[in-house]
Amino acid sequence: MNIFHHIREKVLKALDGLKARGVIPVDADTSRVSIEAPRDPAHGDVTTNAAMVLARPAGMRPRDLAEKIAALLGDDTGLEAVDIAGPGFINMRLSSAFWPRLLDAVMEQGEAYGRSDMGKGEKVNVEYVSANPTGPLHVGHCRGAVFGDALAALLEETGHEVTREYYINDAGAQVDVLARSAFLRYRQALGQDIGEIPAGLYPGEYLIPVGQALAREHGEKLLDMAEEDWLPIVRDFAITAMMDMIRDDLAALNIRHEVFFSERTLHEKGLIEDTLADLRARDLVYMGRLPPPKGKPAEDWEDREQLLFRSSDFGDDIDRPLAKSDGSYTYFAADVAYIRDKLSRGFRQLVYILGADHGGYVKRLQAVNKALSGGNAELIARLCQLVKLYRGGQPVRMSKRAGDFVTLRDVVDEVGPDVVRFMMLTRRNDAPLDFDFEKVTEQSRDNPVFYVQYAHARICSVLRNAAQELGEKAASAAAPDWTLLTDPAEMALIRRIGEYPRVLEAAARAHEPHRVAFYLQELAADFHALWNKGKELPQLRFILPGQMDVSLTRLAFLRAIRYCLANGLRIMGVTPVTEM
RNA sequence: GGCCCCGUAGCUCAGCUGGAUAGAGCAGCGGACUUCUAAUCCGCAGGUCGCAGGUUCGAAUCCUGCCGGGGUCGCCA
Repeated sequence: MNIFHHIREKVLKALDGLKARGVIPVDADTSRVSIEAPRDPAHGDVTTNAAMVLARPAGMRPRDLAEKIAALLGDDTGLEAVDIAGPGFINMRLSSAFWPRLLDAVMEQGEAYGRSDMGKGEKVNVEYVSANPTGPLHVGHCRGAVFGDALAALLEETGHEVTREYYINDAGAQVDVLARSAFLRYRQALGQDIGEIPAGLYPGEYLIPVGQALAREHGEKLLDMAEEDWLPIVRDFAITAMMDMIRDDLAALNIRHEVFFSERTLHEKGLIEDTLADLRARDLVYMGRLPPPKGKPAEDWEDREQLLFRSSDFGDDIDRPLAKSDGSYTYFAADVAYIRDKLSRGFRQLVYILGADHGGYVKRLQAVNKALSGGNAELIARLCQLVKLYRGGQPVRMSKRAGDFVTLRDVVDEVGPDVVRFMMLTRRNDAPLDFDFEKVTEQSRDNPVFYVQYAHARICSVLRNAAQELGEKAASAAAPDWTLLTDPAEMALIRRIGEYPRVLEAAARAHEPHRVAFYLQELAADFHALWNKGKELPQLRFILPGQMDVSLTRLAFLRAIRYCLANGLRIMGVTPVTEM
C-alpha cells in the first residue's frame, strides 16, 4: 500500500467538496498539489501544499483556505491530527490505527513490497550498453550497463512493460577494421610472422583466439583469397565472437538483454530505404547545404549539397545529413530507421543510456522521435559521466598504448558484481564517479555496499537466533501486535518503510535509479540506529525471552524491514546477503 | 564561438521536478563494546547553496546574464 496515494485521495476529495461549495473554482488545477513526508517529523507524518497552491485561484489567503480544507479532513478517522503551519502547510498525523495497516500490507506483499502499477503496462524500451562489437567491454561501459539494467528493473517494478535492448553497431567501418585485425591473427595462428600490429588496427590480444578459431574452421584457404572475398567471412565470424564475449562480460554482471538489434539488418532488409521514402512522403527531408562546423578549423571541409533531415523543425540546432559524400548512408540514417522500428513495435517510451560524449546527439534523436511518433512516444536520454578508477587514493594509470585498458571483466573479477553494481548507482548519472578498488571492498561505514548488506545480514542473523532462543513459535506467522512498536526509533523506521513506494515511483518517473541506492542507505541507517539503541536499553532488543508477544512482533517487524531492503537490492541487482 | 552537463560543509556527495530551520558520510573533537554481529551507534562542530538580477506567498531548485570546470560541434560510430 502507498500511504501517499491514500492521503492524496482524501485531500482531493476535500478539494472536490470545496469546489462543490464554490470555495474553489471548479476548473482549478490540482496537479501541483503535493503529498509528501515533511523533512521534520515534528511536522507530522504527511504534509500537503494544497492550500498554498490553490490560494490564488480561490482568491483567499493560504492559511484561511487551509482551515477549510483541514476542516473537511478532520472528520476522517484515519487522521489523528490535522494542523496548519507555516505559510499554509496542512500537516497530518496518521492515527495509531493507520500504521498497523501499513505493516500488515508489507507483510502480505513480502519482497514485492514497493511494487506499483503506476506505469499501467506502458511499453518501454531501454537501450543500454550498445558498445561496438570490436572488443571486450571496458570500465567506461560498466556504468551505463548497470544504470540501464537498474532503470529497467525499476520501471518494471513500477508497472511498465520493459524491453532491454542492445544495438549492435555491426555495419560501419569499425567492423571492417575488426575483420582485418582478426585476419592478421588468423595468419599468426597459421604460423606466419605478422610483426607489429599496424596502426589503425585493433592490437588487443583478445583477437588471438579468434584468429585461432578461424584457422581451425577454414584452414589455409582464406590466405589465397582477395580481401573483398575473405573480409565478409572474417567479419561475420569476428562479430559473432565479439558479441559472445560481450554477452559473457554482461553475464558476469548479471545483465541479460532481451533483444540484440543488429544495425546491419536495417541495411539488409531495406529498412533505411523504406524510412527515407516515408520521410520524403512527409516532406521531412530535402537536398540542401550545411554551414561549416564552428570552433575548430575544418581543413577538409567541402561545401556540398546533401540529403538532410529537417531536425531543426523539431528542436535540433541544425538539420542532419542522412547520406555521406560517397552515397552511402550515415550512422544517423540507420538511427532514424531504428527509431522507426522501435516505434512500430509499440513502445511509448524510448530510453537511451549513453556516455557523456554522446550528449550532442540527444537533440537529433529526440527530433526524430518527435517527427516520427507524432507525440505518441517520448524519447528519454540519460547520459552517464565517466568513472575514474583509483587504488588506495591513487589514480589507476591507464597506458596510452592502444589496447591496454581496464576491462569490465577486470573490475568485476576483482571486487565482484554486487560491489560494482551498487557503487555505480551511488552517484547521479550526470556526475562523475570515483571508483576506488580498495575503498569499495572495505567493511566500514563509508562503504555503502557493505553498510546496506550488513543491515540485511544482521536482520537475518537475529531471525536465525530467534528460532533457537524462542523455539519454533518464533518462526510461525503469528499475528503481530503492531501497537507494541512505540519507540521513536521504531516509529522512524515505520515511516521510512512507508516512504518506499513513493521513492520508487519518483525514481521511475525521473529515470533515476540512484535514488533507490540512497534510500536503502537511509533505511539501513535507521535500522542500525535501532539496533544500537537496544544495547543501551535492553528492553528495545528484538529477542526478549519471557515476552513472547513483543518478541514475535519485533521479529515480524524485522521481516518487514528485510522485505524492503531486499526489494531495493533486487532492483539494483545486488544480492541481499544473509550473513557476512 | 554554438549546444549539453556540472558548481551545495575542509573532502566526496544527497536534496523527493518550487516548500517550513539546506541534509548524510569522510576528516576533526567527545562519548557507548562480559554484543540479538562495535564490521555499529550517539553527541559536538562545520554553509553568502559559484556571482548578480528576475519570476511569487516561498528559490539550492524555474528564467536571464556573467564566472569557473567537463563534454561535444558535417562526410566517426
